[in-house]
Amino acid sequence: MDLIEVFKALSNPTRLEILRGLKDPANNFPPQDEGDVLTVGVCVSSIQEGVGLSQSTVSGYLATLQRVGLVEVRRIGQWTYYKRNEANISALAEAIGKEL
Amino acid sequence: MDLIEVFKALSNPTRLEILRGLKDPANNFPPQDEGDVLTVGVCVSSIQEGVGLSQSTVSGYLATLQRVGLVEVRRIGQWTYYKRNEANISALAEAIGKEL
DNA sequence: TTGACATATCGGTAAATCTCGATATTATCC
DNA sequence: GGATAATATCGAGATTTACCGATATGTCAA
Repeated sequence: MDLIEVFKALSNPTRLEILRGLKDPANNFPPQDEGDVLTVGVCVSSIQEGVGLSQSTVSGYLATLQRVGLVEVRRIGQWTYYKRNEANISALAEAIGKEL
Repeated sequence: MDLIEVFKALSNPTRLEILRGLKDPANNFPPQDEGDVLTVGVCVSSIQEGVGLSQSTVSGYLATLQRVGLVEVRRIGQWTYYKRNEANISALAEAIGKEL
């Protein structure tokens, strides 16, 4: 895990807000029609509505979070669901505690 | 502690290198004439020599690290010594483990 | 007080990031 | 196949960051 790239990803307020929001997706994002928000994740349009930026910006932010391993993606039909990658996030917290 | 500002500070390779280097200053920076590197810290010119960037850049980076609380400063005579603020760094690691 | 040294600050240029609207892609439904 | 919906990608303009050299500030010593 590239610490520098992770820190870059986390140093944007909206990306940090998204990652934190995904901790309790049902309460932090508008409900979506299909798919359980906890097991499958939250779709891009729900996240977009939650943070209030343009669709392209939010899509890009999610791609960034996924590239560095903080979230995982699952495409179902026309929807793309994002949820936290808890394993990697725990590993990161531990790495920061040790390597920093 | 402003997480966003801390992440910004940490997302520069040189600043991260400095912070990590200060974990074992005697081995990571050239020796300096006065002041014990462990208790009092490392002076700017030693750090500059260690990382190989210009004096103004390194001075600015150290100011950034101090502004967000990752290092502490002590001026003695004409020298400014920097060392890690271990209390804040531990607090940060814990905050990341919980709040992230 | 003058000179030498350590550090800080300032002004500038190049590169990266933020964010948007427009457009491309992919999947669904009739 | 064509319309529609969800998402991704592609420029582009504005802002921020990365550095540098030059200069200012503070400290010591002769």
